[in-house]
Amino acid sequence: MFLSKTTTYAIRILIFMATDEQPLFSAQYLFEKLNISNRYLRRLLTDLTKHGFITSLRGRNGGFVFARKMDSIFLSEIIEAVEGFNLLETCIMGRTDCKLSPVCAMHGSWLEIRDNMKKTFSLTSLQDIKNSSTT
Amino acid sequence: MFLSKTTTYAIRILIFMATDEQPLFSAQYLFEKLNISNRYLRRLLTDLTKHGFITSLRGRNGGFVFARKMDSIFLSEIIEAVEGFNLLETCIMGRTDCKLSPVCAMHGSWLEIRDNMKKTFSLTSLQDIKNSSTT
DNA sequence: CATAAATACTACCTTGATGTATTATTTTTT
DNA sequence: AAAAAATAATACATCAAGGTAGTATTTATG
Repeated sequence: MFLSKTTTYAIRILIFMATDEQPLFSAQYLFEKLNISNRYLRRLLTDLTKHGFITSLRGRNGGFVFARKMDSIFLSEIIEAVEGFNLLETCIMGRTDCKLSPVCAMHGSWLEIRDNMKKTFSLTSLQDIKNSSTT
Repeated sequence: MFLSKTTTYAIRILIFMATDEQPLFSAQYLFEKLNISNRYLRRLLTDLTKHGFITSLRGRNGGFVFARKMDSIFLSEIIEAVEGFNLLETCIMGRTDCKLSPVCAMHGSWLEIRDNMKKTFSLTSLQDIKNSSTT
């Protein structure tokens, strides 16, 4: 898989929140809608809160809302926040130094692919996804 | 990481064998040249043998040689053999059914990237890599 | 034929990602 | 003030990928 399970969860949560019109999302509600294990989902929600994508409201009637405008949250940012390192900068062969040939002979062809991917992820915001899904 | 460690090992082994001119490669020799743990490397060599990329010669003075011409071995084949499933066909979100919006709202942009990647991997053979590295 | 040097097989160990359980904290409602 | 309903924090459990160890098998060489 190209993205870790956790990263795909994070993206799915935020995309769902972006497209489902609700003033507030409780963890319970998100659990019922998305197919992510309850406890793990809650932990991820806390993570996303710490990363500043959403804000948590504690206490009775609490839940989660977007902390920023959806058109300012790009897929690349979500991916990098959750993966914990700059995934889109890495060599496909997992090397930190890509100078060596033939060890990293894939480097040339990979660079093109990676830049293409990076461009797409950096230009696609949650708002864009919302727009294209409602159309 | 976009490819598993094991897959990058497999690719590195075969690229090394393609570029280093030797009539026969012993596991010991490959271990000294590549930076892959000894035992795991040997297991991978057996795997690559079973997948038909290389042939093993047992007994004293044994080792490994290519089982097929290098211009018939494409990166896509190596990746799919080692990953054990058709990685390049999968959805970036790890879903088997990508019909649902907004759950898989990334599908559109991903398709383009994936096809691009698939094309590159399907068109690049070990021979190509050898040619480009000696030039 | 015995030994050395190579690969093959099988089982176990380690580690990180994912998932679960328990308890603590916060806030609203009565 | 007490209870209810929400998130937060911490620790533990599970599983698969990656790595290690020991033994078996094969073949060349003296």
